[in-house]
Amino acid sequence: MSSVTINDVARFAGVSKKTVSRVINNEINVSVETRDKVMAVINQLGFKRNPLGMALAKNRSLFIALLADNPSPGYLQKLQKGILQCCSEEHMGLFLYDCRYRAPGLVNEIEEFIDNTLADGLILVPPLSDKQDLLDMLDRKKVCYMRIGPKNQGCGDSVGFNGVKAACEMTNYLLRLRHKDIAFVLGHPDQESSRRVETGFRKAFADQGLPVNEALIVQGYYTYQSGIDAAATLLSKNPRPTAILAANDEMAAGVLYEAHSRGIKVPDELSICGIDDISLTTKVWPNLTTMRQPIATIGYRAALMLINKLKGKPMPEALTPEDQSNIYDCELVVRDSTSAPINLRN
Amino acid sequence: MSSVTINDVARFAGVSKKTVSRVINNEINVSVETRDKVMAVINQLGFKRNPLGMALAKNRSLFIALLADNPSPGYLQKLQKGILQCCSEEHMGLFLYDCRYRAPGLVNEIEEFIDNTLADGLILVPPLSDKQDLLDMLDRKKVCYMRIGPKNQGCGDSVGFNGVKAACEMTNYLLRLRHKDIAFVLGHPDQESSRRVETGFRKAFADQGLPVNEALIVQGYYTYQSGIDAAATLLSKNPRPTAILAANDEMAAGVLYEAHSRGIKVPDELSICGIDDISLTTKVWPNLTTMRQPIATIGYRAALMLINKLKGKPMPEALTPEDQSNIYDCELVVRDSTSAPINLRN
DNA sequence: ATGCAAATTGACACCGGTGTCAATTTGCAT
DNA sequence: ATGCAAATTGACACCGGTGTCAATTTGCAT
Repeated sequence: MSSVTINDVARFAGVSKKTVSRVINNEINVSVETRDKVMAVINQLGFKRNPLGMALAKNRSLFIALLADNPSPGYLQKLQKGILQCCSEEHMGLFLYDCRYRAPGLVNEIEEFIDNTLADGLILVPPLSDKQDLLDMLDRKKVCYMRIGPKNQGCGDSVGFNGVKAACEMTNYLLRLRHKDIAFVLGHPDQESSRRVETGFRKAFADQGLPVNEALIVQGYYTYQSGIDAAATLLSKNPRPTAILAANDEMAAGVLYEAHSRGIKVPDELSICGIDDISLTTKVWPNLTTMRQPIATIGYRAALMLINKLKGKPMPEALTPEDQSNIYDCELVVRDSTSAPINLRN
Repeated sequence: MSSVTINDVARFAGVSKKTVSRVINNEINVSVETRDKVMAVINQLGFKRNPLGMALAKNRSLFIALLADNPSPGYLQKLQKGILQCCSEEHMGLFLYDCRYRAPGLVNEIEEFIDNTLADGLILVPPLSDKQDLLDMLDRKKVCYMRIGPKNQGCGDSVGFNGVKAACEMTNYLLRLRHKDIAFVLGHPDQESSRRVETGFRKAFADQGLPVNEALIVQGYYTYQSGIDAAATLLSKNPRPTAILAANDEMAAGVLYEAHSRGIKVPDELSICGIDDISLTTKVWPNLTTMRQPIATIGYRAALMLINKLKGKPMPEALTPEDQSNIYDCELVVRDSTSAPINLRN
């Protein structure tokens, strides 16, 4: 590499390396003349701090990692995009680690990963966000983490979306279209978001004083295949639901596929919608109606909070209520997979 | 962290730290008794080598990074999966860096990324694989890289698939189904794979002594939207092609969407197929026929070659011709989007 | 000019490893 | 037993930074 070190700068500037260290760390107690002189040499020589040297001396790498095992690749892709955007702006590298939530030795595996990379900040994606033995290990190792969508959202160490509100609004939209037999495909039982979304679904009915048809609530696991399976169950029923709301888009796409397979016309005979707004929603035909979650923003926010925490910098003042609470709202995006039931159209 | 260092091991074992260093690096010239004694202490104390200390001393981090800007998210996802699998087995971390191929300051950006992370190995995904100014910068910085699908594949610093053969086989399949008006959607002109695939398409016709209808070859850019645009052009023609082969699945999905929009029945009125076998192919309806590229295997292979190169380890002996040449063959996967032209069915 | 506290600076050790080279030990031929 | 080359081991410096603490300089009141 033949790169410029702090010693080179010190020699050229005629000061000690410690003084250079003070300048590059923006410490107080450096005279203006010294600072200017050192800065000039730094620019002239093109000096850049070696992150490894710093990491070793401070015993903090400032590296962060994304730990992911999520059943929706489109969700992960958007989240990753937001995180990377932030890392790029903050001049941080992002390690990636793929894991299988159900793997027996997962916590040990992750501990080994941390030892190998010395990452001292982690972003946890559901269902890892609520894995207690993992969190215990991280606390023990004093590894910072920021969680996406955990149990108690908005406690300062997590970022999420308002699932209750999102599902409630989506259900209201279907009710306004005059659907009555509305089915719901649950998310993974280990993910808290699934519970929030279910709550929102039920709330919409309760708000209207309508009963929920429990037979139309089926278990899903946030995966595409589980959407297909859930749809197979629901679409065999008699009478068939006229609308199916899935707890995420990945499952909604599965529902759509199953409807196609059975020759059921969407949206004429069946309305389908999901939550998230992943890219898949506009790649299937017809395009899926969904509640848009600001996934990239959430990823960006999580990364920013984590990085600031590691660097010991305070977060900039929140400009919006969402940035204040770190719980983001969704937005209804109506596409082509939903309409009024065909027999009720004007 | 309060972790165990090489000094602790040295003290407990009653040897110098240099001797411990020799043991953990498996150097020769350590007596069996000393090695056993040190190993015992290492296991007893749970010592793990600190990668930062090593990186600083050796001036090599052994960190690797994936640089990606690919128009097909499904492709990238599978590639990433293979790379991560290898990194996990080799106990390496993987940095991720998202870039925009067309960004003006890209090379500087990437140089800064490398300075920030000290990655000393990179995996380059098309279209970065053939970006000469990038390669020059990496050579100058002495950063190793492994390229996916570059211009001259199989030169030991790259891994790819046999695009000529893949496209030729797929075209032969369509010809065997007795399609005559077969359209082709080209890939991005900056990606070498696009040229290889076009060559294969033409070769299939030439092998049968058939002429290629140049009007049915349209430019695409490997993106979903470019598939839609290409299909819009092709499906406006009179007579319409009865089959469309896209240079990747992402575009094939776009073609399918456009066919749906126009009420064209697939595969009855139009056969559609792609290349890659990304997960999207089984999420659209009907499922897309494709040439399966062993994407994850290619990613795994690229990572393994890069890591071995960095560690100075020789590659294990190649067991298959594909591992020998680092050019992998595709496999035809017939699904529901292709059939004989409806007027020629038995 | 003098004294003194505050501001500035640098010497030195350290973070956890590896490289160089000299010192010590071993093993074998004589 | 002795000599000598080869094998083994350790002292020391170094990779590129930061922390501690003492030394020096500065600025101000007297």
